[in-house]
Amino acid sequence: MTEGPTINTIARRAGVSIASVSRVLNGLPTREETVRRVLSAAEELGYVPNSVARSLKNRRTNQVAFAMADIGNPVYLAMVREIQPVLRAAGYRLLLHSTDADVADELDVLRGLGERYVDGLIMSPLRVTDEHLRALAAARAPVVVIGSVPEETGVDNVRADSRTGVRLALDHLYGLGRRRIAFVNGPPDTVPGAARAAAYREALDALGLPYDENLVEVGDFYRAEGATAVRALLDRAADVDALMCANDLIALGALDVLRRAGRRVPEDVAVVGMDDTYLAGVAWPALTSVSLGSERRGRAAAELLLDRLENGQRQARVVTVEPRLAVRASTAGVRDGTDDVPGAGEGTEGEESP
Amino acid sequence: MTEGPTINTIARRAGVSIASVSRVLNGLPTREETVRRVLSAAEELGYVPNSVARSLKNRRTNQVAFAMADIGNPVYLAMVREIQPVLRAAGYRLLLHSTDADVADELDVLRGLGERYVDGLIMSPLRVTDEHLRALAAARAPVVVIGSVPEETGVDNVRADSRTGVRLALDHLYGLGRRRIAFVNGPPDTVPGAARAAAYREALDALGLPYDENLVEVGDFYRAEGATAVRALLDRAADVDALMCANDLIALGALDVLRRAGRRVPEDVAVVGMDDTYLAGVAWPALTSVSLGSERRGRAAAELLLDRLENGQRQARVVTVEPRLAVRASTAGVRDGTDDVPGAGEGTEGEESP
DNA sequence: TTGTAGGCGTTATCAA
DNA sequence: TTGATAACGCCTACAA
Repeated sequence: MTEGPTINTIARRAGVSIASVSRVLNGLPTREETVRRVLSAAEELGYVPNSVARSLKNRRTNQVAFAMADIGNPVYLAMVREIQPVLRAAGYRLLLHSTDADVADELDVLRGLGERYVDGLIMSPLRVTDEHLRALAAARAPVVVIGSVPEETGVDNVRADSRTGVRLALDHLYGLGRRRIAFVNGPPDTVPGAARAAAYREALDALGLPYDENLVEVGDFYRAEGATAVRALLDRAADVDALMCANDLIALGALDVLRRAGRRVPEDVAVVGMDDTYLAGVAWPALTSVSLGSERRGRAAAELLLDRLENGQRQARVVTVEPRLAVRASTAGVRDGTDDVPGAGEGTEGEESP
Repeated sequence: MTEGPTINTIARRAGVSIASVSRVLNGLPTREETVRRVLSAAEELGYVPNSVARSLKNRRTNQVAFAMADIGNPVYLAMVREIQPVLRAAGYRLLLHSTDADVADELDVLRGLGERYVDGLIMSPLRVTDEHLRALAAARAPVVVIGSVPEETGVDNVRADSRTGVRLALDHLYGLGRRRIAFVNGPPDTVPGAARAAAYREALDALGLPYDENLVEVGDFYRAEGATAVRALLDRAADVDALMCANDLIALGALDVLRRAGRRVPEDVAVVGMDDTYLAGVAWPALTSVSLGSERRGRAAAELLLDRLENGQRQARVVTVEPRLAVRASTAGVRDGTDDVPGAGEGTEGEESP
């Protein structure tokens, strides 16, 4: 019992060959009597098939990995929450890699695919280097990338549309009469950082607002860094009446600083976050935020990967998820703070329409 | 190349036997010349060892699973964040199971251990039934339970101390002059629910305060349910001056309701949460919360499991983590709301002292 | 319907 | 130092 029964143990006990055992266990046509004996032997022994042996034979592990920078980031968390049930329903286990956005780590994961410990990989790199592209091209298992990579890379790709997203936010702010709309970004050498910076300029253009570099500050995608950036911004441009933040964490930092500075939100300064994580509904005032569809992107990635795993080779696909604006108190003027609170209260985002 | 090189491919290419290849690859003493030939063949072929075959032979997968109710719950998230790096440093991959606190699912995970797809399991069940205990006793791989199980169960066990935790909170509130301290709990048939309910009574006793059942309300460990419970509580006992909430999510719901009801926090009603998740620093006013050491418990569990995996059989151990009270604006009267904000701003809790 | 035997990719033993 | 060879546990022709 210490060493666990195998089909051999069962075969001996039932007085049949291992082939018969395997057949019965896999539901292949077998004489009734044999079936009974095998099943009861298996039952008595508490037999459980060894998945490693099975994998070696099958050449599939029924495992999928998800690699992201940091599970502590609510955006990735939202993705995991969607990916997990989809995979699970299809009989796959989920393996987690937290890479701290370290390029070497990410490449290791990609190369590790050669070890065949998973059947496929979903990955969401913060930066995409040439090495990434090479490693992706050489990957030994199907990969789905969340975040934009060039079409030629030949991997399935799920994209956000920060361009439209920022546009939605700025239109909204403009509609509220705001004209001095600042932008607080994360590192511009990241994929989202670059995209959002460009999107901001474009949105200003579309609204006929001038680009004022005093209204732009770069920090990092975290609360403390967001706070620092906003502090600098307020010093430089005291007349800002709205802050477009490149993610929700930055926006939280902005709220901290504005509160200390005695600026009312949204009366004096409206604040918009991005990613629409569940932190938006915890902050006070609750944060208006651009949803880039983390949940939908996670689910789409899982579905793309599953499809590829079941149906093999086919053309690489690109899915782009529509952004949406979740308007809450930080821009709406309703100082209630509890609008749009997820029903479960646990960070669960509701289902979204297509 | 499609099918990936194996030691056989290398052996042919290098003109040696597979045994020599294996030896070289595992660093066993081999003639210099052979080493060179094998290594260069491996290099040219881009050889990566197949971990499944290796696992079959070794009887170890270098994988560990963590099973919890819901990765979306910040408490489990905090644990994952600590568990992952510990395992990773020891060369283990992390597999995630989200069971929705479903007993059948949890039992499945325990039985699934027989498939040998992981070397060990860390699990944090919300309820512990007799079936759990049986399944734990019969588990085919080492298990560490986060959450209390009876000593006799014979598994390594990492416990929180809600008793002391609640005591800390009530002492604090009492010290602030609060005498009508209500308690908002989650389901009392869960391990934490039961423990916290008992702890509340005990703490009142110790303070010489009467137990008033009008001051106790039961809901669930979520924000919306917490809100509902607090609403009922205010109706019944308008004179409460403090709320002890059984977790942070409930406390968030409490803040929502108090705000709507026009009660100032902490002036009119002080609020204490539990678990000290990073939501406590996002809420406004920032939430005083009892830390039950999710991070330390996660890390301890990972370390216990690793030790068992490396060193095999030994007596089952019980580790209890000391609670601590993180005082913030929801009780302290400093309406700044940004005290004790994690430096990284990303939910990272600082290192704690022993 | 059933059993024998070979193979999945590694590791490890035992002679040579 | 090296090479055959036998496992690890399962699946599956192929033969009986």
